[in-house]
Amino acid sequence: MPELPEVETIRRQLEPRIRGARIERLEVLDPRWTRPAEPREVESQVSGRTIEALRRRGKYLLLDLEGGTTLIMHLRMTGNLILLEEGAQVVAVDEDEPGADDRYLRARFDLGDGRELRFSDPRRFGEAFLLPSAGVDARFEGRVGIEPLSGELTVEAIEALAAGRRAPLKSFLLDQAGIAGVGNIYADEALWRAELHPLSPAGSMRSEHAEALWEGVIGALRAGLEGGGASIGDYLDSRGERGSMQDEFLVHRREGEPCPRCGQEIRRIVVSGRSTYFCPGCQVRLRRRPRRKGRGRPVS
DNA sequence: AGGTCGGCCTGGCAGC
DNA sequence: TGCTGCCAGGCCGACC
Repeated sequence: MPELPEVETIRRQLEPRIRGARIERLEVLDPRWTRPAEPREVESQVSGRTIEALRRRGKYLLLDLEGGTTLIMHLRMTGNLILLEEGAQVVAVDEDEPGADDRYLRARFDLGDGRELRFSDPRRFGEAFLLPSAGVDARFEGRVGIEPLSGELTVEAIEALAAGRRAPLKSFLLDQAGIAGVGNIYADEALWRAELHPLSPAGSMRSEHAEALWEGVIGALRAGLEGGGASIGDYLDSRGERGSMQDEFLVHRREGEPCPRCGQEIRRIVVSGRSTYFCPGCQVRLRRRPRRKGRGRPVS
């Protein structure tokens, strides 16, 4: 499941290799990929243009093209973006790996120099759409929030986002409009690192909790990046290789195993429809913060 | 208004 | 063995 570390890994690998390349032709093989736009429409706007940059915003990849157009792509659950070098097969990948499998090919960018950039996606949730580059910020406004690794995410920013919110911390972290790029895996990891219970209301955090969460989010994402992303299911980097982060998870998908910190058994619950792994021993459940009126009630 | 939930998809796997 | 049915979850829109 590509989240920020996986998408950023792909971006970092691809950017230096495709910047300046000319897309001879884009071929869209699955009309779902561009829906509701017609594939032809997108093909004609992309074909013949030079790639100026590959950026990332949250879990979106932004392919900036000459002439002020940006092709925005999202891998969703199972998408892969793989660069095939001249005349090459996907190296180091089994034939049945999704990235190497033509069955799942949704779009191909012919770079004209023998190389090909491929978007494949078994589950077809992935998408792409075009925007004038100047309109990208407006499109993301209110939907894609603070970039966690940009320096804009501070303890104060977390406190401001969480203030008054009764939603569980897990839902709070999954909300892309708040902090961008955190998905199910890294939300669990961040909460474990912060020693916070996923069901604690976001607004119940005090400063020390917000600080712990800040460290947890950044620590979990950095660890993911260092591992080259996590390969659960279909994730492959731009070379068609699997990341190693899945072996580094501290709680995610470790139900029944001992907590690496306190030894208690890791449990799985469902929070807003998503599998959530946590340690009941050391992840503290915060109570709803009493509203300050006069002296307030003593907390037991 | 803010939170929750179903739909979109398909592969993989548990269970019969 | 082969089938059924459930699970995975990012994001959006419908709903409460």
